[in-house]
Amino acid sequence: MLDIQAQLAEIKRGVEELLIEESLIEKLKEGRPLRIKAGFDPTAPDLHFGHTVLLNKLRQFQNLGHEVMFLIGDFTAMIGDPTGKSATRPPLSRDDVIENARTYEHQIFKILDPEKTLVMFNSSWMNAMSSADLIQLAARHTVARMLERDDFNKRYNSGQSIAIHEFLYPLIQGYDSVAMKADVELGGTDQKFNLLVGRQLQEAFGQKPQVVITMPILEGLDGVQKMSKSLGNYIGINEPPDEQFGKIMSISDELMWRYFELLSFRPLSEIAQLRQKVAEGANPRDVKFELAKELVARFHDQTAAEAAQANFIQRFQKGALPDEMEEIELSAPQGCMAIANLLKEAGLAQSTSEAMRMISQGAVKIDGERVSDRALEVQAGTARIYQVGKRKFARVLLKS
RNA sequence: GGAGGGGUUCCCGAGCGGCCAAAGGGAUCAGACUGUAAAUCUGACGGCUCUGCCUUCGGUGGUUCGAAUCCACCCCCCUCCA
Repeated sequence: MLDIQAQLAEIKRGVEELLIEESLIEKLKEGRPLRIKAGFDPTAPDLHFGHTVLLNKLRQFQNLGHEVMFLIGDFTAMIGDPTGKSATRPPLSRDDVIENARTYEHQIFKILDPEKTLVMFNSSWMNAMSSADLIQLAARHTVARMLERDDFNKRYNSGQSIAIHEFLYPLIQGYDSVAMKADVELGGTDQKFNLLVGRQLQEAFGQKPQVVITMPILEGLDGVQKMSKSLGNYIGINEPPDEQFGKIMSISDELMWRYFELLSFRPLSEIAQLRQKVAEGANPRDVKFELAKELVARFHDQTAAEAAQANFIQRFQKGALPDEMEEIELSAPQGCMAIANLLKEAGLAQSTSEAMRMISQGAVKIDGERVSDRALEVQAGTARIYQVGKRKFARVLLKS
């Protein structure tokens, strides 16, 4: 194990906030593997690059010899972390939870070391808690303190509703730290409040309060909102190389530096050099290529990354059609099908209305040729490549 | 329990009896330009058997030739008072 100062320096790299440094030093001095907690929602098992900011940090702790507790919040999922958007979620069945947990494991072990990772479920202690216990727990916190939470505060002041059960979420998340005897808890900056509740509750239950580490939230492809599945601005860690590569290339130049900072493993000095090169006139696209290759290689391999770049150049710089695309079979009992319906059936357009619009806007191509006739009938027995916009392709076989 | 304000298409937000599939902005999508970047310009943005038709404005029922707009009841949210 590294000496304490060296460990501390590693740990602090890239973090948004570390509370409280002295307390972490004290824990490190004890010389034992620390119990590192991070909680995840079991309802969204499709991990994306945003999650990896945190996972990378967990991995770092493992490299330093500590023990990671990967908590799946199957109980808290019934509440849903308050966002003001959605109400209570339907409870997941036991099978769903187990299934989702597997999906997690499949993904997180691309980054984490399975040997040093403990997967836990908060239902295992929360289901055992009685109503009386829950009330006792609730008695440890006050409404005024709860309203300090930024999100509650905003909603309260702007006249949006807050359901009482939403107050329970931070309490239970905090109690998880008690049940798990966490030494350190990691979360996104948006988790800060919840993580601090953990400290307070641990103290109330006679434990040493956990150290809180918040990681920056990664912006999504739009560069403004946080990366999230529901906003559709994410890059999934299970996506194919070409997809990942393309998505990384589509981010803005400005956002590219943010991704370098939070996702790249390159030394900070090297990133500074790249910045310098661009400032001196290098094409930012080429620097973006480097980023894309590094990240694709991490979730696939070097060969896949090289191939993704080659494909990218073929497709977008030379206008070639992608090598691989979805193959779809449709049947036309009448012997032919209207183009708008075909596009809808093939999933290239949401509705026939949209397909019609796309055609009038010149976005639709068949075998590379632009379609201008909205009433075009496609004959059965043909297999052609249909394209809508720049990125949606499918090879459709129309059977009679 | 009392008084008041409010629920409009993905979001914000106009409309307040016909000219409303509903202004404006945002988001999104497409075309042009490019580095599938940004910015910019143009257009689209409920559905369909698509130059026309059908279904939307919290819910139900009514008034009317005609309702997002008026009435009744109901549901939900917010503010103040208790």
